[in-house]
Amino acid sequence: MRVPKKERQRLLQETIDRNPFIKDEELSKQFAVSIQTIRLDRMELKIPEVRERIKHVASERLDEVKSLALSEVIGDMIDLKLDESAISVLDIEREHVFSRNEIARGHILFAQANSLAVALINDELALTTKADIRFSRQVHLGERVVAKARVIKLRRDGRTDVTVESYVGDECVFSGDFTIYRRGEEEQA
Amino acid sequence: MRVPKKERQRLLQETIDRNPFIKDEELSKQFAVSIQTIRLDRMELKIPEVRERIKHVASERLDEVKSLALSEVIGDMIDLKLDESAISVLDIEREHVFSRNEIARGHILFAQANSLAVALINDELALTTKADIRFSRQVHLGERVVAKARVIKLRRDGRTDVTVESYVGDECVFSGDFTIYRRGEEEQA
DNA sequence: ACTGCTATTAGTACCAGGTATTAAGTTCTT
DNA sequence: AAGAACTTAATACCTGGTACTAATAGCAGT
Repeated sequence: MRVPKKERQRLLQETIDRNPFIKDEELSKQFAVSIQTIRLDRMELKIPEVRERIKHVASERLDEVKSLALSEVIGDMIDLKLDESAISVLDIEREHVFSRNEIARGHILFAQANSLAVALINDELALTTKADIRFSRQVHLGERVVAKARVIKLRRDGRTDVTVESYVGDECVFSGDFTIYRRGEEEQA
Repeated sequence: MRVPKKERQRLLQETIDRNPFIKDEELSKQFAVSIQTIRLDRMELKIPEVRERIKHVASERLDEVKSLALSEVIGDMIDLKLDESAISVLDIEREHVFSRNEIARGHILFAQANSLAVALINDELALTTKADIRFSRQVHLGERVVAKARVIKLRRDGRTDVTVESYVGDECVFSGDFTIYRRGEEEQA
């Protein structure tokens, strides 16, 4: 055997993961085995044929566009009492971090908090006008951030004060005081 | 003729644009014409076969992932003097706005400003620790936001104060005072 | 009504990139 | 040397097409 089966299959998996568009024929050349062997390997590894793989990538992309448009909240909302409190969860993934050091970018944590604060407001139109925020600890790739938002004050002028605190485990990693405008057309978020 | 050719081709184009995964057979049923007619139509309209269409969607998606990972800065940096000042431009597109009212989400403007402030710092590791921000006017779909960042103070303790103001035309839409930490391992952004 | 033209449909051969199955080597091990 | 694991071969068949040829339908103009 040129290269042990297990090793070949490991590499095969990796190769296809990195390039889902590759055909059996090219794989067979790359690994210097017959095309049938490649197909047996794919079977054992439950890797579908190239067209299915491409289709999968493509449909993921369509989903992405939709979910991005739909998700008015960044992170998953797991609790919401309008005009009272809300909680969302965000798992920190590759696209959220600086590639150099795998630390989450500040605006990701801000985005989670901000969209949660906005979602909390029981109104057609809610926009952030002001925020004081503080990042109190680095958040790393793979960590789960739980953001908790709470309405502090409902003012008569249409503004609402919301405070958000985000935790990894029991450590506070982010806190912010937001002022949210509702229904108006003059201010911004 | 059930429906004039031109009209059918217009609808065909539209249908395929909306669902690139649709096969000739289903199209022929939908338009109540033979499969050959659909193929002639596709020819005339230069629409490739379903597999090519899917492949196209899929490869676009891969590009997307790459470009997202690469963009350490949200918006295009057009000027940068390290530890002094920087300017970036962001065109507000569909994915940046609330679908209901086409107003840019707050965290998009924050992201532009934050990543500009971080990029401005001449150091391996730069993280936001604190920010006071204000959204002074709504930004709408299609508008171009120019963010200008300026270093205010370089402290000896490793912190730097940066102020960012973002404009649409000559109107200020966002302003923020950021405190950026450099080189440390304790604080966050 | 016949001609001419476009539009539509049918039919056939062929292709890529597979699946599925059966059978025949090849190694490796013991 | 025998058995098991692994690899290759061969063949039939599938989907969703391309490419090409030919037949047919529908209608307009004269």
